[in-house]
Amino acid sequence: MTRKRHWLMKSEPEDFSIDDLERVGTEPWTGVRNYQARNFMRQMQVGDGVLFYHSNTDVPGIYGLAEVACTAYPDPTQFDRKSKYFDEKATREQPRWELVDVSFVRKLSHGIALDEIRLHAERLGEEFALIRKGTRLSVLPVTAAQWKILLSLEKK
DNA sequence: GCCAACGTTGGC
DNA sequence: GCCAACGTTGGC
Repeated sequence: MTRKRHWLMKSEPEDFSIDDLERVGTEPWTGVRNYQARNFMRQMQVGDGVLFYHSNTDVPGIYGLAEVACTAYPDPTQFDRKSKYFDEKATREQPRWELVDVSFVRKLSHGIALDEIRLHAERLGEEFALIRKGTRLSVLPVTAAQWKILLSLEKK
């Protein structure tokens, strides 16, 4: 059993929010079409912690906690012609895109806004992809130290 | 809705 | 292998 790791996963709340995850319980994280993000999902283990981040919204930030519910498997939407995530270069023999299922843990008592996260940039470290300039990764690793700092902001 | 930053594609 | 064109992300 490897040690539990931590991640941050972005979703547009109009598309799929923490409330939606609470309603359904567990959800396949479909639609990631970025190789770096896919590679991070391949590294995920059951029980890894996930910060649920709302992007492209009034106040972008972390709004809930989730956990990885299974290891990576091929994203079915890549094979579905009707899906906006269809990828004609993917085959069932050689899938391009993988995903994990994510389970609801809890909502934060109040969200941690991106603005507030930025205030702690120094402690979080320059390499933290969430606040690094120009980085748009939708799935990214969070260290144990960063996880602790971020969750401490919930209490403020 | 704008646009900066970045990734991908495809012509050469 | 270069790089222009294009598409996407995501904050503002």
